[in-house]
Amino acid sequence: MHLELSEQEQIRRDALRQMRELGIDPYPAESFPVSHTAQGILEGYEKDESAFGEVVLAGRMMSRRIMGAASFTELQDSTGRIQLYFKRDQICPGEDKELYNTVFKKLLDIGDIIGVSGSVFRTQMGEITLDVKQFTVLSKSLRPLPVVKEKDGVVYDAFTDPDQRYRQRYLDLIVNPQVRHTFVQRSRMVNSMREYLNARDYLEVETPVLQPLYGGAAARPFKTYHNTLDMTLYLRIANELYLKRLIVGGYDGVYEFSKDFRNEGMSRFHNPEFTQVELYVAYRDYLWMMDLVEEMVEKVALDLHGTTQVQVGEHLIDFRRPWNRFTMHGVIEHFTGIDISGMDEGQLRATAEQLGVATDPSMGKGKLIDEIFGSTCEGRLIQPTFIMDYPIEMSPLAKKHRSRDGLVERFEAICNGKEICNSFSELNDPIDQRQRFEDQLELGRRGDAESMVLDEDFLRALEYGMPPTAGLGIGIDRLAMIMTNSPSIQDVLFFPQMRPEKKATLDADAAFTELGVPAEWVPVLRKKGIQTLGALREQDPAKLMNDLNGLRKKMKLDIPALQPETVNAWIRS
RNA sequence: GAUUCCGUAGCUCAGCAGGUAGAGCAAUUGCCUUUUAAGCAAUGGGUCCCGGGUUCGAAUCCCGGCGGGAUCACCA
Repeated sequence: MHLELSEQEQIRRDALRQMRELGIDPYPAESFPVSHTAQGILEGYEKDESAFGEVVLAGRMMSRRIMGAASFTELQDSTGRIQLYFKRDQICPGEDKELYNTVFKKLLDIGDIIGVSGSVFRTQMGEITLDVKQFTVLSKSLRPLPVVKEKDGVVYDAFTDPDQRYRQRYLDLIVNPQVRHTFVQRSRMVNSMREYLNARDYLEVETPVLQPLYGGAAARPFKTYHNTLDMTLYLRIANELYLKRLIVGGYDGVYEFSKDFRNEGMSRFHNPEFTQVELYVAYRDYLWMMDLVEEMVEKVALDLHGTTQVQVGEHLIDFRRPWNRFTMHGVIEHFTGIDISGMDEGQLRATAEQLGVATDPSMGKGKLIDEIFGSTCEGRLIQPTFIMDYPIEMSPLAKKHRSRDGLVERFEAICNGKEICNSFSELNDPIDQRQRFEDQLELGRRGDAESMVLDEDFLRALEYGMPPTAGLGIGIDRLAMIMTNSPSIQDVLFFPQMRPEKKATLDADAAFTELGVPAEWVPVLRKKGIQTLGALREQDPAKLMNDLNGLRKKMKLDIPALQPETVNAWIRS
């Protein structure tokens, strides 16, 4: 007896046992090859009613309506749902009606996975339905599913609790078909980009996740430890410095879809691990890369939606080329009417304060401009827009601007008020690069925990000579949010990071029996909520005996009632 | 990390001038041979997140904790 299980779970375990007693294996080993899919039948039958003879389908039973000797259920496979018609005399042609009356009606439950074969027809109500001749149990479900119903596009009793949806994504995927679709779209998006890059003969590569030094971005890392090497390793925060070594090595174009890890706060835009694609192309600059980004993202929109227009929240976003382009100074002037070019740090600080942007004394020129941009422009850029020419202080890996002092050749694409990519003409002057790293070290000494560390081997590589190179990073999760109209990053990650579920501590049954608790009373104690010896010792003996005997009666247990001295003995021992 | 809201049956939710819990679906039982979120009827099912406090009495009020959402901060 599993007294800690809910009534519905106990009923399902009983059904499992009864199946086995009837000689039915609830978890058979053999393959069950299907001939069709739900969607294939629905679409094919609509076009040609004679298209199907016998078909074989498999999937999860999602609803059931029994009307005596006939029943309707819905079968859900990876493509969708189709109605099944079970008729007793068809399932059981002979005298023995057990397969229908007992196995189908009593031992199967919503959530069970079954295989069926039969022919396709249309009911009087006009619904394309499989007339089932045979069915096979493929997997018995022991937990009740959330039951979600839908009619005419209106969903009833939806399974919506974000906590449960993210922790038990499998349930979310079973009952919320739009969630399955979102992740299919995400996968298609990555394939679309990979196709685009492969068509240009760029090489997909892999670089280390475990790194002795972390670099390529401004972020705090996760730290781990290798036993044999007896050394600290970091989980990568970016793969930039490794990919540029490969450009030094002579490849003309390399890219990597990489999981990166940043030990920062979490929000609906941030997960501790996230995916980026980084691309480096030799003999190109950031202006060339801007064209590539436009073309690739436009292709993604077309591949996913068949159009360049994508509905995102309340906005209809159009990825059709060309996108708007602004310089950082230009866009600030566009939205505030203030021309900041040529301002020194003091003037920038005054401008920031005038615009209501919070500042603090540690902010230099670059940071101040970034703050002004962030609070006055970024959120207002809904349609895809390039912002180019960033302050040098914020960009230690980007090449100095070919014509404008104090700036670097860098752009970001902003869409729906958020950055979706970051790119520069890569800095390949090793002496300048060393100086920039040293400036970062200085920032670190001033208390900036996220400043970059100096990577000597990377500098050594640059000293051998890296061709002029354009580099790009696109946040896959962020782009997936936009392309699938998802308001939170958790909606485009199968398993977003969550706090662990709180596990109730409990002592083993044996611990209770050693104390003298009869085995048949242990489940009753658990039912009472007493899961540990400590909890037992805190009980008042008289009240406990009373409660347990009450439960004995309620649970209709055929065991002798407890006596006071027995309960006293447990608690005192 | 800060602010704020939320945590009641397997699911979605109601209950909160404080009087030991309700609905729909799901489940069980019976009837019913083509239904359209739900055929009909009956029945069972709850440590009201956890721990304290106030009170004769707490799902309800107060405090603390845990978990989650939203906004902000950091960051991509």
